[in-house]
Amino acid sequence: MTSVAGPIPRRERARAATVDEIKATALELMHEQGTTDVRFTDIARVMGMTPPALYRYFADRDELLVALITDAYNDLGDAVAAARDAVDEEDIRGRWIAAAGAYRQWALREPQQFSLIFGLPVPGFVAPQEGPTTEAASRALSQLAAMFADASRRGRLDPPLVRTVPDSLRDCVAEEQKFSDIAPESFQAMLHAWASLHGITSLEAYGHLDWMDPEARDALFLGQVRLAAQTAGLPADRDAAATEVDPAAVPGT
Amino acid sequence: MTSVAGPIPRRERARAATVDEIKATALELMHEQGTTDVRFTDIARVMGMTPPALYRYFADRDELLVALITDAYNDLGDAVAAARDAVDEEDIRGRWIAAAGAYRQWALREPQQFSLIFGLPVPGFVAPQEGPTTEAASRALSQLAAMFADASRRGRLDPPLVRTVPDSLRDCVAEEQKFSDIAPESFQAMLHAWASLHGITSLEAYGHLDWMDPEARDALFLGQVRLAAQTAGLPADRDAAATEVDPAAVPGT
DNA sequence: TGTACATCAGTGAACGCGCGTTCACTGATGTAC
DNA sequence: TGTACATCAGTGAACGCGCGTTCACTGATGTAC
Repeated sequence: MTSVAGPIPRRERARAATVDEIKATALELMHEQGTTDVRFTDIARVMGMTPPALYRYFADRDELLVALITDAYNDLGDAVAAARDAVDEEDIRGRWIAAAGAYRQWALREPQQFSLIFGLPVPGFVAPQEGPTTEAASRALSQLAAMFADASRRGRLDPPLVRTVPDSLRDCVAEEQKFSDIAPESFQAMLHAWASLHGITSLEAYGHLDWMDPEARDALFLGQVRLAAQTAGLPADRDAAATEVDPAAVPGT
Repeated sequence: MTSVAGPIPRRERARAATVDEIKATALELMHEQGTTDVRFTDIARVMGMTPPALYRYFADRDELLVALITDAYNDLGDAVAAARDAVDEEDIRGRWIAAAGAYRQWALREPQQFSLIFGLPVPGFVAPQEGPTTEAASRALSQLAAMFADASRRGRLDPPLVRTVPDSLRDCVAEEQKFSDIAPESFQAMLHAWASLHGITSLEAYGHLDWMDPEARDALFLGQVRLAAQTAGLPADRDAAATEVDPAAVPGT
C-alpha cells in the first residue's frame, strides 16, 4: 500500500500486460484455427515462451477460458453500448438499429467469441463462473434493456404489436428489479426483438446465409431489425425518418 | 445382386444395425457429457467392444462426425415436416406454429445435435461434406419453405408486414429455383420468421433464458412465433381461431 | 448335404503423439536496512 | 548510496495420461462347388 505515492508498480503493469497478451494470443489462435479450443502449448509458442510460464498467470486452462468468456461478454456489451450511445438520444429507433448492427458486426468479426458466449455451454464453465458472470452474462441484454428503459421513462415508446403479456411472463419480469422501469409489454417486446436479432446474427455468423450475396445479407439483416423495431414500438426519429421509413410507404415516391 | 430373391442378407443388416448403434451411442455420450466431442474409446467401451472395431464401420473419427451431422440435419427436417403435416392443410398459421414448436422441442431435447448443425462450424467438417449436405443442410429451412410455397400456391398468404424487397435480396431469391413458387416478399418474410424462430430457440436451448420460469419460456416462445406468423402474413384458420386468437382481442372474455 | 475356401467382425498389443501439469532451478527485479 | 535478502518471471526436463490409429491374428459367418 506504500506504492500509492511511490513509483508506478512496474511489475504489476508488466504482469497485467502479459495477462492481456496471453488472452489476445488465445483469441488470435482461435481466430486462425476457427475453433474455441485453446492449447497452452500453442499460446506459449506464439508468445515465445514455454508452456509452464503460463501457470504464473492462470492456475488452469479452465481459468483462462473463464477469463476469455467474461471478456467476451464485456466486449459485446461495450460494443453494443458504444454504438447505441453514438446515436442521438431522441432517435430511439436509430439507437436500436445501431446497437443491433454492433451486435451483428461483433459476431461476424469474432465468431469464436460469439460462440463462447452463446454457443453450447461447456459443462463446468458456465456454472462455476456464477459469481462474476451472472452480471456479465447479460451485459448485451442489459444494454438493450437500458435503452428500452430509457425510452420508456421518457415516454417515447409506442405500444408494441403484441399487447398482452401472459401471467407467467409478467411474474418473471416483476422479479427482475433491474428492469422495473419497463412496462411488461415493452419488456416482452424487447425479448422478442433480442431473440430476432440474435437469430439472424447467429445464422449469418455461422455461415448459414452464405448462399446469399453480402448485400442481400445486409438487406435481410436491416429488414429483420427494422421489423423488430416496428413490432416493439420503437418510434422513428423525425430527423432519421428519411433513412428509416419504408420508401413504398412514402407518398409521392 | 442374387440376393434380391435370395435370403435377407443378414450380414448387411447386422452391419447397418451396428452402424446405427455406434451413432446412437455417440449421441448418448454427447448427451451425457454435454459436449459435441466424441471419443472412439468411450463409444467402444459403452458398446462392449474395443476401439479398433469401430474402424470396420467408420474410416475415421471425422467420418463418424460427418454422419452425425448429416443425421442431425435430417432428423430436424423430419421432425419439422411431421409436426407441420399433422395440422390441417387449411390452417396455415397452425402449421407454422406446429413446425416451429417441433423445431424448438427438437433443439431443447438434443442441444448437442442442434449445436452440431447450427453451432460454430468446425473447419474441415462443413466444407468436405459439400456433397451430401448442401441438400441436407437446408432441410429444416426447406420444410418451412415448402410450407410457404404451398400456402402461396393456394393463394392463402396475406401480404407480409414488410412489402418491399431490396434488389440484392430479390436477385438472390430468383437464383434459388427451389423457391421459385414463393413471391419474393413472402420468401423474405419466411427468412425473417425463420431467423426469429432460430433466435428464440438458440437462446433457450443454450440456457440463456434459464432465469425465466418454464411457463414463461413457453409463453415467450409462442408469442415470438405468433408475432412472426403475423408479420409474415400467415392467416389464422377459422377452425383454429379459438386457440390462435389473442384472448384479450376476443370481445366478452 | 457336405466340404473347402473366402469374407468379415472383432481382439489384443503396441506405437506415436501431444497436451496439461509439476518441480527444482536460474536469473532478474524489487525491497529493506 | 550500497549491500543483503526476498520476490517473482521464466526455463528445461520430465511425468502421466489418454486418445487415435495400425497391424497381425482369431474365430465365426457366408459362399461355391
